[in-house]
Amino acid sequence: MRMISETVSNTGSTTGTNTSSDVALYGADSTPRLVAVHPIGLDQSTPARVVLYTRTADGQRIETDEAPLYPFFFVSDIELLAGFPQARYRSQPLAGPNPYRHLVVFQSWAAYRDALRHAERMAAQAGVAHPLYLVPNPSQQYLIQTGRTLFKAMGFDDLHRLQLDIEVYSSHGFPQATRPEDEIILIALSDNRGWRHMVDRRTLTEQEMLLAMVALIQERDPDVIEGHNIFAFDFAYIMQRCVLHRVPLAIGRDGRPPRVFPSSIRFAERAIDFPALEIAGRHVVDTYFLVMAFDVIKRDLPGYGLKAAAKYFGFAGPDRTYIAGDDISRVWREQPDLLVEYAFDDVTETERLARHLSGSTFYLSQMVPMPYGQVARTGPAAKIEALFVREYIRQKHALPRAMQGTQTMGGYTDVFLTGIAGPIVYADVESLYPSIMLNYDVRPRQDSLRVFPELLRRLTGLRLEAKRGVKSAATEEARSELDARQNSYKILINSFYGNLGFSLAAFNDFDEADRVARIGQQLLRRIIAAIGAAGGKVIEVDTDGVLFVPPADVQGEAAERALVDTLSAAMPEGIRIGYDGRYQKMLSYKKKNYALLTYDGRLKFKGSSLVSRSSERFGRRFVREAIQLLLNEDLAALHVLYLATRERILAHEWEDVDSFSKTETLKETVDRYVADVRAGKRTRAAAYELAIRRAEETGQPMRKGDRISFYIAGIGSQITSFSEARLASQWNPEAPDENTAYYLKRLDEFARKFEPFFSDHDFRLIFSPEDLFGFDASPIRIVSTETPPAAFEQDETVTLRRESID
DNA sequence: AGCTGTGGCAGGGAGG
DNA sequence: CCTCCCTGCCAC
Repeated sequence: MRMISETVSNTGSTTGTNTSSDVALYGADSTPRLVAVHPIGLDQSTPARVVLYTRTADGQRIETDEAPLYPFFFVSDIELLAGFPQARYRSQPLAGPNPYRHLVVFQSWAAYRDALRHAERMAAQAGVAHPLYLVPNPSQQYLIQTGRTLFKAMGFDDLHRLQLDIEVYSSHGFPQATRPEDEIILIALSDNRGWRHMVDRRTLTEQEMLLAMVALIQERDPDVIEGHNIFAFDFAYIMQRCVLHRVPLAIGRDGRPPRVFPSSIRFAERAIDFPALEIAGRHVVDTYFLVMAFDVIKRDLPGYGLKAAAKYFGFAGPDRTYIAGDDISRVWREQPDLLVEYAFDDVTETERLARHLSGSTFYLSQMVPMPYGQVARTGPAAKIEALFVREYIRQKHALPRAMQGTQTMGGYTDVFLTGIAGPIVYADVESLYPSIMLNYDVRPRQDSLRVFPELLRRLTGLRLEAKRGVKSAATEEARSELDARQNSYKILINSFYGNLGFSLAAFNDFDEADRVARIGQQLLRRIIAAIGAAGGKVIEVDTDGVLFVPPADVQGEAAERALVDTLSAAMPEGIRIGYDGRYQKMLSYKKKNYALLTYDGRLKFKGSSLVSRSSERFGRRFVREAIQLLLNEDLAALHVLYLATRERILAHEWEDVDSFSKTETLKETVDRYVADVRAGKRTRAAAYELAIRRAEETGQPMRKGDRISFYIAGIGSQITSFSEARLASQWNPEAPDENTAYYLKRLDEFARKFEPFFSDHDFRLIFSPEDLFGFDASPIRIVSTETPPAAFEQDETVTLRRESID
């Protein structure tokens, strides 16, 4: 116990090393080249310790060392530990008005767990809600209390990364780990040092394969294990087969098997459940998540599978072997060498994807007190909170409790003209919400230490520094490292606003989140007014950006830029407007839905009503071509396009089933869907009904986040789609059974998007199969509808200065 | 235990 | 028919 009292009382800190004053870069040089920490003694009464794994500068040796760890939690009332043996813990009162006023520190994990249960029991008896604040991950506890982070003084290439991919033979349908006759046939391994190896079922039993894989991983001793969908598939499958064959999956640096626990991750509106897994001394990175995270920003990936992503990034070699998933078992029987090539290609592409996409995660790990693997699989809120908690512990300050409530305000969106307009300039406020937060003294009410503005300011400074470095970088490697760095700062900076409005964040403040959004709205209104005053015409605005037609005397890019600079100069201190693009023409349809024609003749689409990935491909194509023709004012061709599309539907003239099938994502588990339908909380939906049917027929279970493709069969347009939906894979071009009446109706629904651009009479002429008197486009005019912005009260933003809350 | 937000459009089912 | 409500997808 002496060690604990020393730590808590004598050194004046919970740790000896945590003395940095930089809230972002923290502990910069205390532990260079630390690649992993691993807690030991988790289920024992012995003093808790961590094993530290460091990599020497020559990149070869792993030196391990042990360090003490003092498990801790925060408690709102120390009386909740009354009756718990005082010899088993030390507590320290914390400063400030926040509710979690005591830091309780233990020597062993057993004491920590016993105390946790004790306090929860006491709280339940006393009716105290949320009595504890916990940091759930032991490695994270260590990093927080020591102020250390991983990878300090390391570059991404210093990591030793191993890629893993398994191929599975299936007797029928989707491979199932519980079916003894299904088995692993190949385990492809590679690393970022040019090594690769195939563990092959032709020379080994499945049990021997698993043993060989374990031995190879231990021999190569990587810091990171990477794979595409490695959590949900490869490791999940491997673990089940290890149980079956009684092979210990001893791949930890301590020789022990991984720890598995259910987790989930969110990418924009999509949430995915997966079995997370921690391996002692190593990190697991799923490139599937990296790809999805990338797509949240870019939104133009054709799919999230390894092959689609590798193609998208240009990583697929010219002689890459492709084998369809349901063809693997056949290829294995007939051409096993081909499958070997395929599996090697898989790990090669996985390595490239990881190299390309995990840079910013790597550099985030240098700042955030979290193991690399956790940084890669958790959302931004958890990272922000870890930074705050680290600083509050360092300053021995009480922690706040998440406030209940919700944010109510968001961005301002409006459209002032529907129809065709041009030329178009796009201007946006640079980093709108971060700028507002910095310049209007935004801070969560409970952040008495003012970590929020300090951290935000520091990260912004670091980002600008890195961005400047990108421009002046001498080599491509240096440039790419600095770019990954500035991106990691950007990720954190952009999460600060979301964190204010997040109901589960300890440092949330809904009023402040609303204030940020409200100031953003007013700044945008001010920009709209300024453009109007300068003689420009605003077409559409969304949150932080404005699409407008510049005044007639502003011609050419230089003049447009000068105009935007003038607008920017008139904005309040710290708010800058940037010039972000110019376009020949724009088709404005609805809020958040428009098309832009670039000066090199390409079309850019925005909004789900024009480009939704769930729409049938023939419809998307029809809309795309129709907009192109509309912008060219070629209305005769528009009519011809409508007629031709109609004819193809009538003649079942499809390239393939993907032309008219819909693809939807299962947002919920099938079980949840069934329960909700039974409870009357939702109605039946085609995608889930098919998922149920497919699971029954093939034994292939559908997971939350899976996508399913289907088309509509049956007769007539008056059908319920969930009962007439068929799996796309079941469509037979020799006997096409898709519902022609339904798809003609769908075509007319796509055509109806163009209703606002014509008079009723003209619209019916163009989008109708009847040509009784021949079609003549010449009298038809394209209609634009204007609803100019209302007058705006100037100087409103001034009143939004924060009132003192201290 | 692990989990960022609001605004907006379209489509489908259910029930009047 | 129409409206209401829910879900999915998307912009930012």
